[in-house]
Amino acid sequence: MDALVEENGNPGGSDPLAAEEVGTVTSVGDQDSYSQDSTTYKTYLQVQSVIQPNQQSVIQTAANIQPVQLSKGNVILVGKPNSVIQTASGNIQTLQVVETGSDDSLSNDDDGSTKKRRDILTRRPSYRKILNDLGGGEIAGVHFVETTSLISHRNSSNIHVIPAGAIQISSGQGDGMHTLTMTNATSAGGAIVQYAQGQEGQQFFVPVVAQNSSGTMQSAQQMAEEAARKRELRLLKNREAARECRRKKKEYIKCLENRVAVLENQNKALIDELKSLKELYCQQKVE
DNA sequence: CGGCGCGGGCGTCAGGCATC
DNA sequence: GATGCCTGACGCCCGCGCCG
Repeated sequence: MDALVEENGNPGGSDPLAAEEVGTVTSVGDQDSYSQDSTTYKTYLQVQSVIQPNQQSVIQTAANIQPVQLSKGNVILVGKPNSVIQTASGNIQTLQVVETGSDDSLSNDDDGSTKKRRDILTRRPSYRKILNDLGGGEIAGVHFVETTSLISHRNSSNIHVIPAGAIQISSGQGDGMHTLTMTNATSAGGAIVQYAQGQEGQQFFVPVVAQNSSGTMQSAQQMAEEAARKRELRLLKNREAARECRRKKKEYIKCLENRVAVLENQNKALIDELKSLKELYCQQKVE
């Protein structure tokens, strides 16, 4: 029973994020693609877990969260060998538990590595990293297309900006999708995009080849137009990023609330168990 | 019905951070 | 150092409920 450790003893105070900030010795997922801090959040968000470096810890799933799927080769790193990995359904998966007390990457033998380690432990990963991990790396590209649809509450057109340089315009009804491919759209001197109007009021970008007839000089007006287009593109990206950030933040807060519920239930169960054990002890003492 | 407060969402800016 | 991404902060707008 001592393996069930409440996470509230974090030194960071009442900050709900503090537990994650100190407990970064958990790693689930693709070790090649993510840093330790981000995978900590992945673990937390998928299975409602917190593992602190100096404690035996619990990984516990919430009722409405899918059990974590550990593919071959994934490792959970814990600081103490007797930690408990627990799921709501009672099914305990086979896991590889590795003691990390002597991990070179976490050792603090000099000031530089100490600072680096502290930075790793305390830096809060972005909501994008946290919540993109929810969908798994294999669908990252699809997820990006999904989440970059520019559905404004003031108009109904959809625009999909794809990292490879293609722009997709969807009708929203699934009856056709036009794709405009841009090459080197983001590199200096490459294609320039500008707004255009679709058939049903759709807004989209059209690549425009930079006009420097002899490849030497652009007029001031052209440069100003290019600057304006760049600004529009930057604003568009930032608009979408802000929307995505808000969405992920909301999702993250939901996950935190779920964890509160899980921990409250766990706390209540422990209190009940303690009470019954006390009663049993008192009875035996009287007899 | 109009005014008011509140909550939520959005766009934009600015600054930090990561990557090249 | 340049560039792009992420996110907190700010102001604005809109919808909703409440009150006189």
